[in-house]
Order: sequence, then structure tokens, then C-alpha cells
Amino acid sequence: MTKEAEKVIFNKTNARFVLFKKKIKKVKMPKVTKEHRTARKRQILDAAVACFSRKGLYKSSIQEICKASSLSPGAVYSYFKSKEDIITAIAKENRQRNITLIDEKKETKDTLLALHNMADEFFCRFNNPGWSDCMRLDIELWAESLRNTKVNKTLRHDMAEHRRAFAEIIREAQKKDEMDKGVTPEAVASVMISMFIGMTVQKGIDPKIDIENYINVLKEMMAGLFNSGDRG
Amino acid sequence: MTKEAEKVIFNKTNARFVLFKKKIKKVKMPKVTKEHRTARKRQILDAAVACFSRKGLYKSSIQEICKASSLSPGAVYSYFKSKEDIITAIAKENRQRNITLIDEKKETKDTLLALHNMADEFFCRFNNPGWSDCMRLDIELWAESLRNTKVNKTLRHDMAEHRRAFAEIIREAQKKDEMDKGVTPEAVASVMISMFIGMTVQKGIDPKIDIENYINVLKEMMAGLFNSGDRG
Amino acid sequence: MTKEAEKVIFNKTNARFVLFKKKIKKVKMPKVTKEHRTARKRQILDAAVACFSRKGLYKSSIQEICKASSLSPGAVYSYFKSKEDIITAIAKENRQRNITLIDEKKETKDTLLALHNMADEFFCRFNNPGWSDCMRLDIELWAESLRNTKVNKTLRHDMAEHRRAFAEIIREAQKKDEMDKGVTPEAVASVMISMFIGMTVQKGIDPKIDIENYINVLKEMMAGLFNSGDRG
Amino acid sequence: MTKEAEKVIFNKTNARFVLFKKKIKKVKMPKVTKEHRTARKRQILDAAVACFSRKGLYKSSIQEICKASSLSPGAVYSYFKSKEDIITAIAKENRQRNITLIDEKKETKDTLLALHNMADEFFCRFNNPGWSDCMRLDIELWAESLRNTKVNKTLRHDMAEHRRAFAEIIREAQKKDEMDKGVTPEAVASVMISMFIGMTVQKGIDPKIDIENYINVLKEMMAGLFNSGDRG
DNA sequence: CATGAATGAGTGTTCATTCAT
DNA sequence: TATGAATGAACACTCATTCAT
Repeated sequence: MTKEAEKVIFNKTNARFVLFKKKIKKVKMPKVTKEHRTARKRQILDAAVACFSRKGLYKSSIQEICKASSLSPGAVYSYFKSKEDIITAIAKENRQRNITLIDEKKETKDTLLALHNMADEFFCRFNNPGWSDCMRLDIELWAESLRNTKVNKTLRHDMAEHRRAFAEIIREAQKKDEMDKGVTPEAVASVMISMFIGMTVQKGIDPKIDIENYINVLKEMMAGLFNSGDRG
Repeated sequence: MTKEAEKVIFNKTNARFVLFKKKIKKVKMPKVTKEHRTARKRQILDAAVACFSRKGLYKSSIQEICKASSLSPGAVYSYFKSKEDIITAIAKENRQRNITLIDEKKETKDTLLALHNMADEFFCRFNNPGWSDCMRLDIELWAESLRNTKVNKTLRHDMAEHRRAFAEIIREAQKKDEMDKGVTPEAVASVMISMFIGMTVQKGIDPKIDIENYINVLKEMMAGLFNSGDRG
Repeated sequence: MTKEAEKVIFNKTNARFVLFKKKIKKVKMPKVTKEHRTARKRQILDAAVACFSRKGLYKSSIQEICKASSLSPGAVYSYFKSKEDIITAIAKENRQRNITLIDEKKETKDTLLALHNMADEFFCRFNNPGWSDCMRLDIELWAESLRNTKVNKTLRHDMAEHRRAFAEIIREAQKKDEMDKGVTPEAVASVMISMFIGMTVQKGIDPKIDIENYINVLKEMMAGLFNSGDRG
Repeated sequence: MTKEAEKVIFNKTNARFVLFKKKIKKVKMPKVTKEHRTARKRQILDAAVACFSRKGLYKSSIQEICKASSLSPGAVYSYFKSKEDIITAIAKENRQRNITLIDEKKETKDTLLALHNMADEFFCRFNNPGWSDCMRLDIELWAESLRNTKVNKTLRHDMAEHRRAFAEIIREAQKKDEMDKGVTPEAVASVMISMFIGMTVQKGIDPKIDIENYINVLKEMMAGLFNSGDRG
């Protein structure tokens, strides 16, 4: 047991004890609380993600999430004010997770190669067995975003950010005369995002779908947008 | 059959006909089972589609569908045996609607042109104001298909059929030496389906997304797969 | 097809026709109606008995009874004004069925023999495969009679009549000095009715229960009430 | 365990104890799971028994049971998973209640006397005003057992146990040459059970039925099975 | 802060009954 | 009368949320 964890437990026991004896209105225990809160939130969100991706947003009950997180409803509701709030938080986390991916690649000199690498990296996820859950959750959130303003806002920003990042790469390539200047960078970005979304849904509907050749076609098509220098 | 019985039947048939023409206020359907059942099912499914695409599958209650269809729960349940049954029926209808679209285009001689036309036709739907509801419903059904076996089966078949139809076009083009034989026709088909799915989701999340340039990029990319006539 | 049945059909067709043409308020067709009504009631009650004894009074719906009787709800409700009314009617029929049984036996000279014969006759029913349904219905009605005044009244009268009939036999035996005058005839009757009710319930709960020896014990016990003349 | 933790636990336990003693108005049970659950189950079962015996199994709604027990549907369903589950639980309790009665009597030396005592004890229940509810419930359960497998199993076991207990008494008497060896002990037991069932139903149908004389006849008949000391 | 029993509005569904034809 | 589509109140049951401890 880590020293910190020990402190948490001590603190809890102690605090409780104090409350029983003196009934003080507000016992402040600020030091540990912060990490504690974060850890608890993690616990809840992980459980929620597991439930939601397995059974869907509406067939997962708070009770199930409680069981999955070994927490009581009361505890859950002291960290999130509603089920919707949990969903919103998950959407936000999902976003954070994806953002970094693109930026890393922007450094590579050869743009087409960079895009190819990104495609490889993106789509190899689909072979990761744990990824299936993520995909399912994504689809679930897309549906949710149609009528949940908060989720929609988060996903819209996420999408915009991706589009912007992609577009920037394309714009660079156009500047370097590597690419046809007739296409709108944002539109190319949109198409690439579609490639990802589309495969997510297709794989969700039929897990046996072929990805390898899908990537090949995708690369071939991207190449088509580039000014063939040394390429056929 | 006695003469009297004949008259009775005539009388009943006639009455039905008259009722169809007059369009009485509360659409009191006549006793003629077959058309009546179909009409009522329509009424229910239309109401359900409206509710589902507006509020989602799980935030729409049967009561709401009843209100939207001006029917009582009892009536609804005499046409569909459960809410799931309604959802399944909608999924099946959705499928039927899409199937024909591709086949029509297969006749066109110039494959690239045919694909361009299909792209135009597909994506112009997004400008149709009523289409928004369809898209939302589609996304809803994709999420539903992740855990509803019947819906999944329907969507999987639908997807497979689309992929096959697209692939056939590609295969023809390859035969005619118009297209690179290195790509798998089914994979190309998958990519095209992704273009549609991806735009549906992006448009769902942000209705202001730009489609025109999206189509242009798409066409450009498709062209990249073809053996360039006048292209480098 | 019998002549009567033919008439019924003609009459029905005709009546319907007349109604369509003239919209007369009350078309009287008294001759056939009577038998017709009786036959229809039979049809409904038979179906109801079948349903009730198989699935119980409250797990059988009117719709099921309709299906079982090949009649429409409307038809059923034109012969019985409610489900309760059907139950009441069945209870009354049940009563009529049982009443006669005892009276037939009263003629026999040797009272103990008469009682033995009655016991044999009563309990041999339990081996009749169709009887099981009757038993189940009886138990169902006993439960129903606890809170349905009409059914209760019917069953109470039925029971009283049985008790009276039995008691009379006993009283005769007492007069002939065959039997201990210390026992109340009505009480003996009650005991005998219990023998039947008790076996009905026991057989209902466990169909494998042994009847043969049950009858033997019963006979032995009855004999115990008699002044042993030539008996052990 | 830390000293603090110990104090906390003591504090909680103590609190519980205090609450048990004070009998607060709305019976707010303390957090002590075990006793609490038992008490609440009692509360629900008592309410259910009251409803069921008054209005029958199927005319009593869960809402009514809720009202009768001053509990919400949610609370009820956290103790029993379905209405059927409540019914099953009641059937099992009923069984437990009856089992002991016979065993107590087995000690008595004089078998006939023992049986007489049991009869007295059994049937004097009918004069207990609260017994009426129990009887009604019994009849209800007999009907239910015809199509509810779980209830049937419980009642069958209950009945078998009673039969076995009675039969053992009879068998002992036969061994001691007190009783005719020609009768099957189990059959005698069945007859005795019938006496009880039969009176329950007769009393249910007509509460004015005479019990005193019924018991006399019963005793007389039982005596008939015994090897007469002073009897012919 | 943590617990988990309790809440109660709301769900999907059934079914006795009605009534236009 | 006969039909059967329609009704709608009521049902068994669920679950997001609260709150005393």
C-alpha cells in the first residue's frame, strides 16, 4: 500500500470519527481530498465506460454502474450530479484522448508518408481487442449528441479540432506544391474523418469486415490527391 | 353463395371504397383488413420514426408514439408486439429504401461518371430538409445494432448488399481496364460507404459542415483510382 | 347439415341483409333465436371452462376465450355482460351437474352399501382423465367464491343441497336403527363432503396421490358409524 | 483495526440498539442490514397476506400491497423480485407454520387420544376470528398451485410431510395392535388431511357451518378404525 | 464524504369492454 | 346479431435520484 493511500484511509476514518463526536458543520480536509476526488471520479467513469460500451447508454442503469465501480449511488451522486453529467464527462474524456494523436505526426517531412503513417496507426487500433468497446461507445455518443446539447458541443469541438489539424497538414502540402491546390483542405480533412467514422460504424455492425484492404484503398486514394512526383 | 350474401359483400366493398374517397376526419378505416392493417402500420411507423429521430429510441415512450399516431396503446400493440418490434420494422424499412439506389446506376457506361453521379445523388440528400430526420434515425439505429441482434442482422445485410453492389461496379471497371487492378473491389466499396456514413455523422454532429467541397474531394480521390486518361 | 342449422344460417344472412337495406330498429326473429342463443352460450361456456380450468380464472383473458370459442368479443358480450357473468354462469352449471348424483342412490335398501356405492362412483371419477379439468375448475371456483357474492351464493346452495341429501340418507339409517343416533346427520354429511373436497385438492396438488386405499379407509370409517350387525 | 475504527463501529452498533428500543413513528429502520431486511420482508408479507386473503391473489395489485405496507413499489421490489416471488414466499411461510403441529403430538401414549387432541386443536382454529384470513389464503394457494410450479412444489412437500407424520402415528398404533392392520397408514393420513381441507373449504363457502358436531363425527369415525376395547 | 434503503414517477404492456360497421 | 378494431385504465415493474444515518 502506498504511503498516500494510507493517508487517505487514515484521514477518512479520522474524519468520520470526528464528525460523530462533535457534529462540526464543516470539517475541512483539503490536502488529500483533491487526489481522492480524482481517483473516485476515475473509478466511476471507468465503470460507466465499461457499462455504456457493453450495454448502451440507456440500458445501463446507475445501479449497474455502482456495482461495477464498487461504489454506492450516494457516492456516485456526490461526484456527478446526474447520469447525463456522467455521459458528458465521458464524452469530454474521449475527446482529450484523441486530440494528441494528430499533432505528433505533423513533424514528419514527407506529407504523404505522414498521412500513410497516421492511417496505419489509426486503423491498427481496430485490431486491438479492447478497441471494440471504445468504438461502441463512440457510436453511442454520436447518437447521444443528436439531442444532448452538452455532448454535442463537446463532440463538435472535438471534430472541429481534428478537422483543423488535418487541414493544416494538407495546407502545408499545398504550400510545398506537393498537392493539388484545387481541393479545400477542410474538405480533405472531413473526408479523412469520414474514413475513420465509417470504418467504426461498419466494424460495429459487422466485426468481420476487412480492414487491411480498406487501408490500401485509402492510401491509394490519398495518393491520388498528391502531385505525382516520383509516383506512378 | 346465396344472392343475398353476394349483395352483402358488394355493399361492404362499396362502403369501403366510398370511405377511402371521403377522407373522414378521424381517419376511421373501414373493416377491410388488409389495406387497413397496412395503413395503420404506416401510421404507427411514421409516428415512431418522427419520435425516434427527434428524441431518440429510448427517450421516446410508447405513450408518445401513441399520441403522435393518434392511436391508443392497445391499438399500437395489436399491430406490433413490442417496442423492439417497432424498431426492427423501422430498420427493415430503412433498408428497403436504400437498396434500389445503386442498382439504377449500374447501367451507365462510363464508370467514373456513374460513380460521380451516385455521389451527387447521395449527398444532395443532405440538403433535403426532411433528410435530417432520416440521418438521425440512421445513427440511432447504428447504435442500436450494437446490442440488438435483429436490428444488427438487418443493418448487416443492408451494408453487405450495398458493398456488393458497389464492388460489382468496381470489378466491371477493372475488367474494362479503366481501373487499377491492385485494389480490392469490396474495399473500395467499403471506403465509399464510409464516405456516406462519415458525412451522416459529421452532419449530425454539426449541421453547418460543408458538403460541396467534400463531394469535390471525394470525386478527386475516386478519380485517383482510375487509370488516368488525361491525368498525369 | 341439419335442417335446423340450415335455417339458422339462412336466417342470419337474411337478417343481416334486411338490416343493411332498411335500418329497421328492431328486427324480430324469435323462432330460431332461442335455440341459437342456447347453442352460442354453450359454445362460450365450453370454451371458458376449457380456458379457466387450464389457466385459471385470472390468467385466462376474454380474448383467449373468444379464440377458443371461435367467436368475437362482441358476440361473447352480447350473451354475457361481463367476465364475471361468465364465471357465475359456469358456477351455476357446475351445480346443476352434481345435484342429481345423490338422489339416484337414495333408493338402495342397505344404507351402508348405498354409501359404499356412492363413494366408489364419486372417487372413480378421479381416474377419468377429463375429470382433472373439472377438479381444477372446482378449486378455482372455491377460491373465487370467497369474494364473489354471486358465485358464493351458488356454491353455498349447492353445498347445502348435497349436505341435505346426504343427511337424509343418514337420518333414514338412524330411523332403521342401523346407525348410532348420537351423530348429527348434517355433520356426517359434512364429513362426507370433506372427503370429496379433500381428495380434489390433494389430487390437484399431487396427481400421484393414492385413491384406492383412500376409498378403503373411507369405507372402513363409515362402517364404524354403523351398528355392527353382521360386521366385525 | 485502528482504535478509531473500533469506536466508529461501536458507535454505529449502539445507535442501532437505541433505535430499536425507541420505536420511532414511521418505523425508520436503522442501517443494520440483517434485522432490517427481515423486518421489512415481514412488513411486506404481512401486507400481502392481508391483501391476498381479502381480495384474492389476482385482484390485489402491487400498488395495494404497497399502500398496505406503507412502502413504495421500489422498496417492495428490492425485497422480492416479483409478485410471484411474494406469493411463493407466503406459501413457504404457511408451510413452516403448519409443520410443527403434528410432531408435538407424537409423544402421547394413547394413539386415539392423541388423534382426538389433534383434531380438537386443528379445528378449534376455525373459531379464531383471525383464522378466517388464513383459510382464505390457503384456498387461494391451492388454486394457485394448479399452475404455479413453485407454489405447487411447496404445497406438495407440505402435504407430503403432513401425510408422513400422520402415517407414522397410525403405523405405531398398528404395531401396538391398537389398530386394524388392513388399512394403509398413508391413506388414513390422506383422509385426515381431507377432513381439514374439506372443512376449510366448507367454512370458506359458508361461515355458518357447524364444526362441533363435525368434530364429533370425525372422532367417532377414527374410533371405528381402532380395535374396540369396549366397542362391539 | 459514504452508505444504501427508499422513493415515486414513469415504463412497456395487457385486457375487459365498447361500438361503428 | 356478429364483427374485430379500438379504447384506456390498470398492471407489474424499473430506475434516476434523494437523504437519514
